[in-house]
Amino acid sequence: MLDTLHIEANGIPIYIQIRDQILAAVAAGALKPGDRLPTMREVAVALKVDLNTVRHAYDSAQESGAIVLVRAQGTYVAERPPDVSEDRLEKLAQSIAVNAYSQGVNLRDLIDRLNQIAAGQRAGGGTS
Amino acid sequence: MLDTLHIEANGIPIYIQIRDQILAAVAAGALKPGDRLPTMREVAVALKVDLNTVRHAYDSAQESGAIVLVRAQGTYVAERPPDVSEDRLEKLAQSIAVNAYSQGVNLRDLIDRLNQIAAGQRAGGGTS
DNA sequence: TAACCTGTATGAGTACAGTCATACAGGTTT
DNA sequence: AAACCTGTATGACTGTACTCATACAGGTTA
Repeated sequence: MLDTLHIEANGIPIYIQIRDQILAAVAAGALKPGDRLPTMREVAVALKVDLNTVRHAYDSAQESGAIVLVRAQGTYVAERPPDVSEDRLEKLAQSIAVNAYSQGVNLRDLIDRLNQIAAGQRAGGGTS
Repeated sequence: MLDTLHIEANGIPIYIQIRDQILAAVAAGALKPGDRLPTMREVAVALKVDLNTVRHAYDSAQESGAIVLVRAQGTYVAERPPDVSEDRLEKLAQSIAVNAYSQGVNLRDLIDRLNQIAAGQRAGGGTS
């Protein structure tokens, strides 16, 4: 795990990058239930970032239920981690729905557009 | 237009609220091409916000091509305003696609979820 | 041209997210 | 119990988004 971690200098917050890599590892099965994650300090040193930044990442990953922080012991992959990608999917979908609504964008129209993008197409025309 | 403008104390930035109401009015046809919008000052006074905040809103609306700011004269609905809702739809869809990709979320899965939400349903099951 | 209307520009103040240095506290191991 | 490992907590710094007060500049109209 430790050796696969990496951060980039794109605009994405460090703690998000770390968290996502953890979640991805869990989702991919590279980390299995009960596995111990590297300590926050190890990650902090390896990535040359602050301990609290790593903590932020771990906290965020814990909120999703994927890992469990145990004081004085370490951090472990949850015994029954939720389907991580499913979880992210749900959150994303919810936020999208809310966002679309608040912008007055019709959800079904949005879905149509997304379908086009997923199909690698671009539709020509405005209907209005 | 002026009398329909309003702002709420939800977390949404004031300039976003104003901009969205302008775009909505244009999209709905309440404001037609060539129509003159209330001056920034009028809006500022009516909503009791700063002139620059209104300017921010107008600027943002102009960027989308819906309106045109004319120095010393006023602000007008563009002669050929883009399909505003279509435009927002497009931007939303693009950002969603990018976002999903960076999170490793499969776009088609996301679309499925959105379809469920649009249908007012909630799917049952964790597969894990 | 002078007064008055428009949008434009500059600088300051506030709030918040992200990151960091440093210190605290709870289990393990000797 | 002492040393050492873990995660936890507190406070400060920085950058950025948002809002505001105030001043500037370009057309219109009397």
